Amino acid sequence: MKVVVGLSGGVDSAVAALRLRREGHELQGLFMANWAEDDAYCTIAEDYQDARAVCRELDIPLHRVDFADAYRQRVFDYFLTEYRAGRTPNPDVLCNREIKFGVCLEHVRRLGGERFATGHYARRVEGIDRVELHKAVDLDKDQSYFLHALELPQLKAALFPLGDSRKAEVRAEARAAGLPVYDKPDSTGICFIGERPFREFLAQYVIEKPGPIETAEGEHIGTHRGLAFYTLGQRGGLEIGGRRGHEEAPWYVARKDLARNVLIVVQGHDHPLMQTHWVKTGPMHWLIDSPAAPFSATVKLRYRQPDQPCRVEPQVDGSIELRFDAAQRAVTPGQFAVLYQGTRCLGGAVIESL
RNA sequence: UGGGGUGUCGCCAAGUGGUAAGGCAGCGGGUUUUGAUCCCGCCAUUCGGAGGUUCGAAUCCUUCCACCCCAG
Repeated sequence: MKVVVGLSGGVDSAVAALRLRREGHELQGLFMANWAEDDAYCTIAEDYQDARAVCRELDIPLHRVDFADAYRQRVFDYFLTEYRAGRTPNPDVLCNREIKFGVCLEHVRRLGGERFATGHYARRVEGIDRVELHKAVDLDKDQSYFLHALELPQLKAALFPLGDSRKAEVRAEARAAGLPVYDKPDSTGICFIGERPFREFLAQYVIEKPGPIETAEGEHIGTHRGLAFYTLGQRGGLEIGGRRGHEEAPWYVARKDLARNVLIVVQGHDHPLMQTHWVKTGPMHWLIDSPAAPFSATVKLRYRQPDQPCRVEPQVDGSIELRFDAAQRAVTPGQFAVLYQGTRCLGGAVIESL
C-alpha cells in the first residue's frame, strides 16, 4: 500500500514509520512546517533535521510542506477569537481536523498516498458499517480526545501504527532500531507553537484589558490583566496573597463576568461555585449515527480527564446536554466534551455553558 | 499635641529570654501534544531604627520613627 507518514521529528512518528517500513509498505515521509517564526522556542529547524535523519535511517524519501498560512487561518484565528471572547479553546483538536487530516491529507493524496499515518496514540478500527475511533491501548498516552473531530472519510484514510503499543515499548523499539531520536523528550504545548510561556505568548496577540478581581461576595481583592488571560479553575497567576479574615487556602478562578470585566475568584480547590452537574454543548459531531434518545456514556471534559459517567441527552438543535452523578470541577466553555462508550469514541462537541 | 494600640519574608500570620512555624503569592522543576488542575523543590543570619540589660533577646529596658484608633 502507498502510505505517507507524517514525521514530526519525534520518536512516536519515527517508530510509526519504522513499523510501516517493516510491514513493507511503499512509504514516504512528510514533514509539516505550520508555524512561521524563528524565535528561541521554535524548534522546526531541528525537528526537520531529526525527521531527515530518521528517513535516512529508514531509507525513505522525505517531503517538506508549509501549511503556516492554513494553520493561521483555520486554527490560529479560531484560537484567538475564542480567547478574546473569554473562552478557552483547544487548538489541537482543530489542528488535527483542519491541518493534519485536512490540507495535509489533501497533499498526501497528491503524493499518491492511499493512507496517511501519524504517531498518534489512538486506534482506528474497521467496524461493520464504518470506521471507528478507539482509545489507544496505552491509556496514559491516549490521544483519541484530540482526534474526535475528524470526519469519517478523514479517519478512514488514517493509520495509527502506535495505537496498540505502550509508550515504553515505542521508545525501546526506537532504540533497538537505532533511530537517532530514540531518547528525544516528549513534546508538549500547543501543536506547532510549542512550549513557550503561554501568557506572554497570548499577550502578543490579545490586548490586555485590566479589571478587578472580586470574591463571590463582591469583595475587591486584586487586579487582572484581562479576562482572556485566565481560565476557569486556574490558580496560578492571580497574585492574591494572604488576607485578614480569609482562610489560608489558595484562590481559583470561578467565573468571568464579561459584562463588568470582573474576574470572580473563590477559595479552595473544591469550592462549590466551581462545581456543576450538567453541561450544554454546541453542535455535536457524531462518529456514530446520531442518536435521538438519551443514553448513558462516559465523557472527558478536558484532555486526560478520567472518564466521567454521564447521561447524554441529544437536543433537537443538534447539541447535547450532559448530566453527571458526580460534580464536575471547573468545566470550561471552549473545551471539548468527548464521549466514549468503553474504548470507542462516539464524537464530541464544544462546551458552551454550565 | 494628649490617651491607647500596632509594627516578624511581597501578603496573612505563629513565636513573650534560648538561638525565626505555617499558609498565600512568587520562582524553579515534574506530569501533559490545549489552557488549567495536580505533584516536588526553593523562598527572612533576621524580627521598624538606634542603644542597653543578659552567657544568650523578635521576645526585657531606653529612645527615636511609622501607621492605626479615641480624644480633639
